[in-house]
Amino acid sequence: MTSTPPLKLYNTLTCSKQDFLPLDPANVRMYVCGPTVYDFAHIGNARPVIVFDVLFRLLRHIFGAEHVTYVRNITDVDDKINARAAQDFPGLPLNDAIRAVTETTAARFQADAKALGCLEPTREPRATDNIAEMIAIIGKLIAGGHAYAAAGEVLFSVGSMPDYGRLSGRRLDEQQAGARVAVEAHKRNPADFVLWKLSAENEPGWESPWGRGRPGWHIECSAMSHRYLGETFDIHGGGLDLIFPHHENEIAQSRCAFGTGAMANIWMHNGFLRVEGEKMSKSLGNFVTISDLLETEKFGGRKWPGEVLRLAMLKTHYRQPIDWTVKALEEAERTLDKWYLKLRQSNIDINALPDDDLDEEFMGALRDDLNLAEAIAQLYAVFGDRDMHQSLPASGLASARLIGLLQHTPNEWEEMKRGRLNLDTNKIGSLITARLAARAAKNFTESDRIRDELVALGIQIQDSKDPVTGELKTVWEVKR
RNA sequence: GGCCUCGUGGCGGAGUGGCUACGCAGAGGACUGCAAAUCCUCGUAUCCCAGUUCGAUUCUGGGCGAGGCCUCCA
Repeated sequence: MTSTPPLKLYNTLTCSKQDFLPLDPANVRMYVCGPTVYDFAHIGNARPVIVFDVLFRLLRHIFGAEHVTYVRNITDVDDKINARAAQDFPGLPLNDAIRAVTETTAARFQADAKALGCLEPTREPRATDNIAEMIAIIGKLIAGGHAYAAAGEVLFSVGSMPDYGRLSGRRLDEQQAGARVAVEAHKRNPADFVLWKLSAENEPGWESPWGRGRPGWHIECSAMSHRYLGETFDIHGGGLDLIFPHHENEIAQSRCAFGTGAMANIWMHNGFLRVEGEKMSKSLGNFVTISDLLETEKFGGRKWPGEVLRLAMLKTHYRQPIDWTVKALEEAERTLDKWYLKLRQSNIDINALPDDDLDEEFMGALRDDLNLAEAIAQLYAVFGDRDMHQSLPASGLASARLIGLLQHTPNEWEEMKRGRLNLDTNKIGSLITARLAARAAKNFTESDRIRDELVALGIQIQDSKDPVTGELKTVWEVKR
């Protein structure tokens, strides 16, 4: 604790890296926009989940696990959910159908996040459990002259906030010139956005002072962050695309409702993801969900361990665009194979690792706005060092585990790979025995034939010779 | 049209006002019956044009190129 360099984070609000100084070191508070649960999360959705999980882990390390509160919401009220519910469960009453959609997709999302090695957030509130909070904030906004009811909606009045648009670097007058915002007669300003809208009979709704209706998208996050983190908190994160309008509008709502100068001090945004060089979209047919990757053979003709997905995601700086390719996943898996092999040779008990002894250069890179590319390069150095054959430094291993890698034992890792292929270990054993016999008899034609057969089964063998007795030995592993 | 990123070796991807990481792929070697794995060694890059500077890949300006946002899409 003597003179640790500060954590630096890039702040979208100031367009610069700045030292992170929490409002209250005893309770560091972070909010990240979670998924709208109308469909299974795609691999692009996984990026903020993983990136902010790393930040969560880092903050816990720096400030103490019990001093960090991480809130990631689940948006379970949304018109897309309604449409999905009606489409997928036409026989059910709408409320039941909606619940069926949101329960399934939310559970799937949580399972995905776990498979990707992410810790559970401190809180994972649902929008539908926080309607009262939203109504209270809307009431404050109306009372303060920041919102008005018109034509069955309650709208936020952007003109009531002098520096609206600061986060996204937009000015209201330019917005209007852009002409892409629909001008609607009931809006005072074309950029005014919905806080509450009335629901028809066949739409989900909650009673409110303005009639039975449902919240606009942005108000949910203002409500949930306020309830769990307060009027002003430390870090707000999400994808790049949320800067405008979502985060801009959250800021407007929260600051105007509570009369504060800031909703969050630092705004962080992760970059987008492309798939094999192209934008991911359903029309291009390259839309890939997290569960597709984990449990089907849709991407690259095979399943992928969550840890491979995690490493592949972390090898690119979080603010850079990332190209999601089969090649990158294969490379990530090879790297993990090597590290697990090293770990197996080291005889370190991963359950007895100190969590305060970490590689200094690794930590330096992490503290520099989560420079994971450089941090991971440090891990290559740690795991690749020849002299470390027998003594992998515990600090290197603990470093990898800090960012959620190497969460398994080497045996578990190998088992996962074997399980993926449904291998018949007895058959493999007898083939290897037969091959050893052929080699002993110098029948190399036969031994090579057996090796080809094993390769066809996805097995890679490695021959060795006992240095003392000269005895031939063969070990095998799942082919990389 | 407005705003914002970014252009580094064959590929991915960092940092830096002077000597440019790391990984993959590639080359040579050791080992092997031959392989594989492992180990040793090695090569190759900073979009273009100006400017600032003793010196720029790094700073400034312009150009070209790529991507994103401006549509409740992470």
